[in-house]
Amino acid sequence: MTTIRDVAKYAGVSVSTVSRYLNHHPDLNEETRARVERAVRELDYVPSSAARNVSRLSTRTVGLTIPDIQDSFFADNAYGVEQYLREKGYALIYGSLDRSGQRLLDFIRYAREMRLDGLIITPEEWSAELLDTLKRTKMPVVALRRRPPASSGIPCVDADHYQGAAQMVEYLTGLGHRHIAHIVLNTDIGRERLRGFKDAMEQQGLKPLVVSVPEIPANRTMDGIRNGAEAMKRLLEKAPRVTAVFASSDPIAIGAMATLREKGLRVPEDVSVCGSGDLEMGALPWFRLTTIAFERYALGRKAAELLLNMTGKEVCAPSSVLFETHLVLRESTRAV
Amino acid sequence: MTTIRDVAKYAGVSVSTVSRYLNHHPDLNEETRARVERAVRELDYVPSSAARNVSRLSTRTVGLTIPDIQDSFFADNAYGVEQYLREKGYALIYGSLDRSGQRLLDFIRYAREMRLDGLIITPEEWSAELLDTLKRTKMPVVALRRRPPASSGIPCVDADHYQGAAQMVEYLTGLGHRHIAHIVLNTDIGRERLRGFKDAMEQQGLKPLVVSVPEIPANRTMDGIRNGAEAMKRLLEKAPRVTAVFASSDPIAIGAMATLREKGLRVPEDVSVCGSGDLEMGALPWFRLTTIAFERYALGRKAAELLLNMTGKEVCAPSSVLFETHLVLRESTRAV
DNA sequence: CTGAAAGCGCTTACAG
DNA sequence: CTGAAAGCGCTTACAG
Repeated sequence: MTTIRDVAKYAGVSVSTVSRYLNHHPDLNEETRARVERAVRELDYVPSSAARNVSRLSTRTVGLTIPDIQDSFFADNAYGVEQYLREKGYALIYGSLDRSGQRLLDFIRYAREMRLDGLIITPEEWSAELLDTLKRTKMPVVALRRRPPASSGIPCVDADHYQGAAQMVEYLTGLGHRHIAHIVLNTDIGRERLRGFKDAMEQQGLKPLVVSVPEIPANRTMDGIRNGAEAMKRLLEKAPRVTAVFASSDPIAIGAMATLREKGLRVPEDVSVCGSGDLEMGALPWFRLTTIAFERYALGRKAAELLLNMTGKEVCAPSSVLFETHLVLRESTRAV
Repeated sequence: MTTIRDVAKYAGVSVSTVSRYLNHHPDLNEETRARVERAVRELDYVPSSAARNVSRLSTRTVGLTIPDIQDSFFADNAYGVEQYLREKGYALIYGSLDRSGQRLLDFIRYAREMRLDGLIITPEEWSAELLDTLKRTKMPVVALRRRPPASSGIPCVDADHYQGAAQMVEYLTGLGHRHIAHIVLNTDIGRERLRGFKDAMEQQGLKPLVVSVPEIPANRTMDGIRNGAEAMKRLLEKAPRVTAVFASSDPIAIGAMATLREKGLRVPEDVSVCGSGDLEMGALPWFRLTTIAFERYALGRKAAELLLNMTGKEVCAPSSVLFETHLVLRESTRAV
C-alpha cells in the first residue's frame, strides 16, 4: 500500500506538502503542486480515510437507516438526503435495519465507532432502550417518516398524515359516502392517519368504522397487500354496508381490492377504495388507486438539512417539520 | 470524546491492557478485566474504528453496491451477503449507484480510501473505464447478477439465465405454442436470456421472434412495466399471430399484459404471457404470472463466500458460479 | 510557500 | 499477566 510518505519521497517534497495538496490548500507553488500531482497519479495513491479521520475532528459523514430495503418510499427519501449531503460535501453511510430494533441499536453503535457526525433514522418502534441509547450517544439525530415521542426532543420530518387522512374523509363524504371504513396500520404513522380519520369523521357527525390489519407493521409491499386482503375480509363480515374503504397504505388498499374482487364486488361500482402514500404501482390500469401523496424527495432533503443544522457548535432548537399532503384522484373512488 | 487513555487512567491500568480487553485477548487477569469493563461502561466508551484501522492491516469490511434501490431483487441478494459476512465477522458498507456508472467509480474510490477488503458489484455496463479502474484497484471483486467480460478475470455469481430461457421455451412449445415472441431486455443478463431463447427456438425448428424494449435498462419495476407495455404494442403490430409472449423480466411481462388488456385481448385465453425473475408482485390475482425463479438469497451468500475466499493471501483461481433456475407455473400461460 | 515535529487514538511486538 | 514504546498514515500548528 502506498502512503503519503512514498508520494512525498517520489515527488521530492515533504509529507506536509503532499498533505496540503490533498486538502487543496491554497498556498502551494504551482510547480510543486504539479510535481505532487504527478507523483500521486503515477503511484496511483489514494489517501486512507481512517488515517485522515484520526487526526481530524469530524468525519463529515452521516448515517442513514434503511428501515426495510423493500420499503417503497425509501429510495426517494434517500435520494433527497444524498443530494443535500453531497452539495454540502458530506458522505453518507447506509445502515440496513430489516425492521429489527436490534439492528438499529447495532447501527448506532457502529455510527459511534465511526464517529459519524449525525444520524437520520426510521425506527419501527420507539423502545425505551432505543430512546435511552440515543440520549447517551450525544450525536445529532433526526427521525425521518417516523414520530419520536415528544419527550425525546428528537426532531422529525414527515408528511402531515393527520391532515392527509382528514382530506380524504372530506373528499369521500363530498362524494356522498356515509359508511366509510378505515383499515388501520399499526405504526406511529398509521396512528396519525387514524387520528385524522376519526376526528374528521366525527366532525361530520359520522361514525368512524375501523378495522385493523392483522399483523405487525408491513412496509413491504407484499406484506401490506396480504394484510389488506385479510383486513378486508374481516371488514366485509363486520360491516357489509360499507361503501368506501380508506386504507392506511396503498398496498393495504390493493390487498382490499383483491378481496373485493374475489368476493365478486366491483371497485368503484360497489365499493370505493382509496389508500395513502402514492405508491407508483397504484397507477397501474388494474388499480387506478385514489390516494394521498406527499413529497418524498423533499422529505429526505429536509431531514438532511435539519441534521446538518444540528451539527453546528450551538444547539439550535431543533423543530420538526411536517409536509403538506395532497390527494391524487383516480378511478377507484366515485360518488355513491 | 473519551479515549482509550481516559479509560486506562480511570481503571488504573495501562493503555495496552485496555486494548487487550477491547480485543478479547485471552491473557487477562479476571480482576483487571472486570476493572476495565467497569471503566468502559461508566465512561460509556466506544473505541474509534478509524484509529483502530490505521494500526491494523485489514478493516474486515466489504463494500456492496446497490444497483438501484428500487431493484426488486436487491434486498434478497443483500440479505444473503450480509448473513454470510456477519457469520465471518465482516462488516458491510452499501454504495448506492442509482444506475450511474460515475457513481460506481466514485464508490470504488471510496472503497479504496476506506481500505475495504473487497467489493461485490452490480454495474449496469462494463465500460472500459470501469474495467481499467477495477484492474488498477487490486482489490478482490466479484460481480453479482451481472456478467463481466471473460477477459476481465472477474468472477461472477448469477442465475443461469440462458438455461432458464431455454426451459421456458421448452415449456411453451410443450403447450403447443409455435409463434412465440421474446421481449428483450438490453442488459448483459437480458442478452443471456435472448441467447437461450434463440438457441432453444432454433433447436425446435421454430423462428425466434424478437422485439426490444424501447429504452435502456429498466430495473425499476415501473420502468419495466412501461417499457413492456410499449414493446407489446410494437409486437402486436409486427406479429399479430403471436400466441405466447416470453418477457425478459416480470415487470415487462406485466406491462405487456397491460397493453393486451387495453386492446381487449385476454391472458391466457388469447395470448399466453410469461416473465422471468419471480417478482413477488407477479403472484397477485390480477397477474398470476408464469415465470422463471432462482435463489436470490443463495446468490448473495455465494457472492460473499467467493469474495472472502479471494481475500486470502494466495490468489485462488476465482471461478464464477451460475445457479440453476426453475419454472414457476401459474395461470398466465396455457395450451393453445 | 515549505519543512520538521508533535499529535490523533489505537495496536502490537518486546520485555519483564 | 502487564506496561512502555514504537508505529500506523495522516493533519496541523509552528517556524522560517
